[in-house]
Amino acid sequence: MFIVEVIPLTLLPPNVPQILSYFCDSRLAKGAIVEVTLNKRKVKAAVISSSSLEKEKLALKKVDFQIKKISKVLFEKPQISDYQLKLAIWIAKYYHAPLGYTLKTILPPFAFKKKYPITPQTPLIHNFSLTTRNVVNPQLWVYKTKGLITHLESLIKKTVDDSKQVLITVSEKASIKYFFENLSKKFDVSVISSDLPNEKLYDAWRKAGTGEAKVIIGTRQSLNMHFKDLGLIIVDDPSHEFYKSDMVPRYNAVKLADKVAELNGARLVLTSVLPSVEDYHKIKNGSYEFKNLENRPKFETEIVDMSQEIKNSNWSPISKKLGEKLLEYLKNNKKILVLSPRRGYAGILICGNCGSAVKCPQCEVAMRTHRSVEMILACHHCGISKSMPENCPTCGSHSLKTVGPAGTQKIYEEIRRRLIAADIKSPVLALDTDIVKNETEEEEIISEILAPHQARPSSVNKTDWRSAEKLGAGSKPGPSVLVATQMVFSHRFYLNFDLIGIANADALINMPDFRSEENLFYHIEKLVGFEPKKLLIQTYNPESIIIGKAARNDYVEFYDNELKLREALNYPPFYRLVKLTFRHNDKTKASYAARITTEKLKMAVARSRLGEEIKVIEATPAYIEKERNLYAYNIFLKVRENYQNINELLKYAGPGWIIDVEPRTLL
DNA sequence: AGCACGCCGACT
DNA sequence: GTCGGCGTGCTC
Repeated sequence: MFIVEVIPLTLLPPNVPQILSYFCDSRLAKGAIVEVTLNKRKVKAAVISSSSLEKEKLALKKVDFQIKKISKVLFEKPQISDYQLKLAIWIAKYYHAPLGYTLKTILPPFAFKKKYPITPQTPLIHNFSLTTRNVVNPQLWVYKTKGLITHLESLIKKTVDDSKQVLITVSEKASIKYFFENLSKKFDVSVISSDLPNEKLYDAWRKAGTGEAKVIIGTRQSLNMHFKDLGLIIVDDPSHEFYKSDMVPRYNAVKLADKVAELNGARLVLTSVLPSVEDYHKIKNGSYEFKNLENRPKFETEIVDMSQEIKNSNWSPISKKLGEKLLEYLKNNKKILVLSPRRGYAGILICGNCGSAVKCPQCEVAMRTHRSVEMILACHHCGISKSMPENCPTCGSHSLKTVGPAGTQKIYEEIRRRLIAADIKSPVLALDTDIVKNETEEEEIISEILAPHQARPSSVNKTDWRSAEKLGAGSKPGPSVLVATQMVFSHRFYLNFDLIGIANADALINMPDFRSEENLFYHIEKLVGFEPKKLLIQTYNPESIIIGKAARNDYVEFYDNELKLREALNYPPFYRLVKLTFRHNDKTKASYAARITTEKLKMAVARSRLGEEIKVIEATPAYIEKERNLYAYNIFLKVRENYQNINELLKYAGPGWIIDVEPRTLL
């Protein structure tokens, strides 16, 4: 008889051990897969070690649980590599996620299917060493236009010539196509994306393992493959929010890429439109090497004071200036983008009598007006909608009126109205989650923008939009106006706009989050990628220094200041944030749990004299206090950058607490 | 997270 | 009588 230690591939709460012992008739190899009974349910589990009963006899006497026998050996041959195990352990530890569930998550969807055997060609015991650090520091390359590929080609070629593999990690599926189309001419490229059928995915994994695949392009899941000899990882757009997983394990793929590079002894190159404040700090302290690939193209920037517009009785979301420029550019056959950060029609509904806003019945937010067949109210947090109320739900008065910035729908209508008045027939298109319900619809809109034809109002072009750009030189896309939310950035490699208007820059920076201002810089530099001739920024705060600096890409002084602030307030990159969230439909229960846990954490910190390393920030209601009838409370920990051991402390957050290490926002 | 157990309310 | 509500508790 033997004792095997296994990791059940299922979600176990963090307070129970993630490695369990079972009896087994034979010695099993590390990486073998078994079926075990876990509290009366049958689950798959990965073997990590076996030892003879004799050896463990003493230890077994002390345990207070009944060891069961494994119910089945599913795979005697290892199906999980040492390397995958190490990755899972790292992710689980760093992001305080349950190990078994983390391991399950990083395994490909075809794992353990008889149809897709792990063949001997796939190296299971990887020849890597934990002591191999990158020979060179990670590099951060800044690019401004669509010429990124040319800059990457020689780097990729050098790596491939050296018989090493290259992994290009992109933030979203839409970008894969661009990198594939441009690199597959020169290199043998294979693609990994979540919509690949198992058969293709299996083949791609296999080829990465054997080294047949030289250049691999994929979304963040491609970081979980094992490689024969990985020489280079390129991560495009590392500031993109999609890199941070919103599911357990809540890992950041850029951080994971750094780890994968380290384990494989590969170089890491990040390519971005702008370094983040945290990356800038790494550049300054020498841990990142910085390379500016191209200068920012020259274009005109203008800041438009929207409060002045109101003084001049222009209540429209389109300023006089933007209105004029729209018509002028269209007449000259140009393309226009109006970036509108908000969905919906015209803001929220406020009672003129009692001043209260019409709120969502299950969230603590004001509902926003939307135009479907008729005007309705919709909640942007839970998605429910209802008809416009006749009178105020609070005081019953009839004086409800809409206030607040216009959304995409209103701006869209307004622009259409203006074009009709000016007898311009160019198409006006909208791109947001209200319009686009699936990928096909999104592609149809993009194809319309790329179409070389003159006005074809509302007729939908069914051709694949890639064909539009293959129409060849001379057939330039016709004039059009696109009103879009941040969704338009998904197509940044394919679209160009001559004129860009930001409908309301304030909406981008008025979030109470420590990263919202740097996000304005980031968004503006992403707009630069559309290669505009003119950028119009509408704002109610024309004096804002941030908007001025962001418009000029004058980030050095802002970043230096920001870093001083972050250091003084114990924010990243000096302290790591850990967000602990508790939700409950009973507000008093939620706030009670929050208070108790804050106290426990504070006491634990004091007891172990970690006051300098870990700051516990009092529990407060989340920015959205109630969402889907659940009240949310947040506790933040600020952990000194080089202090690693937080898992002991986090045990004081009992069941029900959601833990997010290095959250994207404070909200 | 599952999945069982357990102890009370309204059904054929 | 028993079906089913979800509170509580455990996982080698």
